[in-house]
Amino acid sequence: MTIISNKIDEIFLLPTTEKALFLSRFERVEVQKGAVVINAEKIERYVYFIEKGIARAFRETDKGQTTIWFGEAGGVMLSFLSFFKNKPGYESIEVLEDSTLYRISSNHLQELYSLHLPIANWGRKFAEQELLLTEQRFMDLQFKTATERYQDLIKHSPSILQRVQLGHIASYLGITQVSLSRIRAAAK
Amino acid sequence: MTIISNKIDEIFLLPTTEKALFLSRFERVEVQKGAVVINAEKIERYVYFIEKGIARAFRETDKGQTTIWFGEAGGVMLSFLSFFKNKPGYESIEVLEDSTLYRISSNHLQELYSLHLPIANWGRKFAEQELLLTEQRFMDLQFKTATERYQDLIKHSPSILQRVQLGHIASYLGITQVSLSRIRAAAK
DNA sequence: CCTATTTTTTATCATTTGTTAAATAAAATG
DNA sequence: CATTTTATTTAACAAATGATAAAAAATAGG
Repeated sequence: MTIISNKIDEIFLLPTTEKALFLSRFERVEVQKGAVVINAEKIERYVYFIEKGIARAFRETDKGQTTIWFGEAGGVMLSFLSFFKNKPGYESIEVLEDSTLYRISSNHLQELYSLHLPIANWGRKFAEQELLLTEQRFMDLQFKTATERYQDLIKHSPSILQRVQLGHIASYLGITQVSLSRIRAAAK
Repeated sequence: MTIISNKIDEIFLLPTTEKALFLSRFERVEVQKGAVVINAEKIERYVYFIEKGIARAFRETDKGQTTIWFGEAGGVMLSFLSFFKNKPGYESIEVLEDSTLYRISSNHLQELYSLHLPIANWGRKFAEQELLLTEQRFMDLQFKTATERYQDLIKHSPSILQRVQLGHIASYLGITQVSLSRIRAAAK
């Protein structure tokens, strides 16, 4: 559980008591490659932290699936819409390898938020951090070319490139697989 | 200050004491059309709430400015990067009409967050809400055509269309002004 | 009300990306 | 190891958007 514990500290450092309380609400889950942990059709009742493995969020479209997020160890898997608003989310999330996750239920987390100031601030920091990441994604899509986005991915997440098939990467970058092949061919 | 008071309630309902404390930290600011309230070069020390008027966030690019956000009465103007991380933000924000704003300093707000549980949860809710909006923006850019994004804007924010010039709208939609003109011509 | 300036539209051509289909390469299965 | 399936690349054409320039329309200022 070290990786997840570190991830929690990284978001916002909790006093010992609250940290222990927080961790006590987690539950370990082992899932096999291909398991769909979060389902776009449902209101999800858990937030998952990745201890080991790799995950991929995607939306179903008329032309198959589009990947919108990749997560590795230390990443947090959740549907914002489900967790924040109790609505079915946009996306499903599956693991691409056998993975170890720790999960906490929305109910537990909401209760902790409402009773403990440090944990409320942890939740605030978590949302702020995710907001900055989402803003960054938005800016990249708006201001960078597909080629630049691909080069950024090589630079900042080389392990994803190695572990995930290119069709998923293409849709993550907002282009078709054919287009990604062209970009890769041009880069040689 | 009614509009802003309502906006605060809408994000998360505070007990009377905390609400009064929160409001007491605000300061009224009148700004003239064209004033740049938030500057991309600087670390901004205030969060602004719009009581009256209209605002536009933009980034400077090689080819002029690109609009990334519009705000009307009830909207909140801030640089996420400045407010969350104490770094210069991506964007500048200017008002497009003479406007009435209320502002609270980052320092005051951080202090309230660290001392008062309801206000910490208000801040969490605020970040969560902004996160959902940003995620929506991202999804729209990824999954919808420029034409659909334009039609959504007509439907959901007709007042912006009336009050803001089309060049700004085009860059907000992620297309050139020429391209927006084509979309408008095709819709006739 | 007229003129200068700004904004918006239209036209033309170039570039990028999408679509479809086929070929090649890689991976999985018996 | 051979065969089947899946993933990736390549090719040819279509569609959408960008770039540039010029025309038309709208707005602001004297």
